[in-house]
Amino acid sequence: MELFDDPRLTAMGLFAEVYTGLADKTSAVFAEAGLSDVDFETLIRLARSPQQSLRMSDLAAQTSLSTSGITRVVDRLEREGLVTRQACATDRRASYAVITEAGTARLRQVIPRHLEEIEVWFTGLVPPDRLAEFLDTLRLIRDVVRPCATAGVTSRVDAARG
Amino acid sequence: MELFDDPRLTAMGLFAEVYTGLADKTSAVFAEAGLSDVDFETLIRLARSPQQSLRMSDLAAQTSLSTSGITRVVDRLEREGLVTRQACATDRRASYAVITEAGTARLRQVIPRHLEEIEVWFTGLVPPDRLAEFLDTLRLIRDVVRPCATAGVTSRVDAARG
DNA sequence: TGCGGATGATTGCGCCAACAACTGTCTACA
DNA sequence: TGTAGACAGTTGTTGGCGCAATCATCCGCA
Repeated sequence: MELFDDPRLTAMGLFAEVYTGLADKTSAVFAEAGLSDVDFETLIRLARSPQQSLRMSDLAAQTSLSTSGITRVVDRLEREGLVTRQACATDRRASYAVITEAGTARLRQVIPRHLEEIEVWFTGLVPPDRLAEFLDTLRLIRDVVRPCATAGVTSRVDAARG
Repeated sequence: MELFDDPRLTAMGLFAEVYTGLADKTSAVFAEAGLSDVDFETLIRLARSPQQSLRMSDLAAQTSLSTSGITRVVDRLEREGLVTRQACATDRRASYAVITEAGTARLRQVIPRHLEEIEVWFTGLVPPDRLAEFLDTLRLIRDVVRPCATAGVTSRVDAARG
């Protein structure tokens, strides 16, 4: 059946296979450090944000988890001391998740191994010029499929300024 | 913190964002037809296999779901009449999942819309020559991270011979 | 100032998938 | 031929996540 072997279908399937294959490798590294994929993504997004913190809903938007999902992720991470909740001074509905020292320490512990895995299974496999073009193509698609991937990037003082 | 902005990290993050962004688009199409992502992947893998069937464990290997996961997926699909279980003549432990007429009909119903989405959000965004190179790169990685993606591709008669 | 709708976060509920334990079957080897 | 261990598939249990409902708060507008 031709329809079932359409090149677009196989392209999409290939994409999925590669991504899930890579994710399997990296999540094994996270698991060694007692983190899930979601935990890691949450922590690193906090670490890279101004004041090492994000509003819960911005975290949700960035991770494409639901807000209820984020509530629970932060619950878990808070229980482990990797993250703290902080009330928002200007909006009493909102709260910030802030990564703690223990959180950044956990990241520093796990990232070197994570980078090794990425190198072995992804970036190191592809010649540099092709890798650059590959990433350009990814960015091209990203800008279309995920226009709001940068939710909450303005710092908290900027946001307070309005 | 330099470590948190390593280019390999951002490359991996970009990959993840693009994949999940695309998956969101396509799973909406599946949902309209009453299928989950997993349902669709299962059905199309069966449709493309010899005799439109695969052993449960081969299905598990191809989809990187656990065998118990496959059991339940096939349970659901069987309940909807899209798949049937068939005993294996040569190994009474094994059973085959076989896609039904209704199953292929469902695929034929959903694939055109699915292809449109892939075109709009992925293949249509990238100039043809760059797309070709992009896919080459994906294949390069795939062959390394997923060496056994072809579990069970030998047909049932071949398997019986061997 | 006061009110209605919008928004941020949390919680109850249900579904889905992994892990581990289990049953039945196969196979290698004595 | 008989047995031990491997293997295919299913089921009980557990934990994660999304959806919808809920509560508190904010904001636009009269």
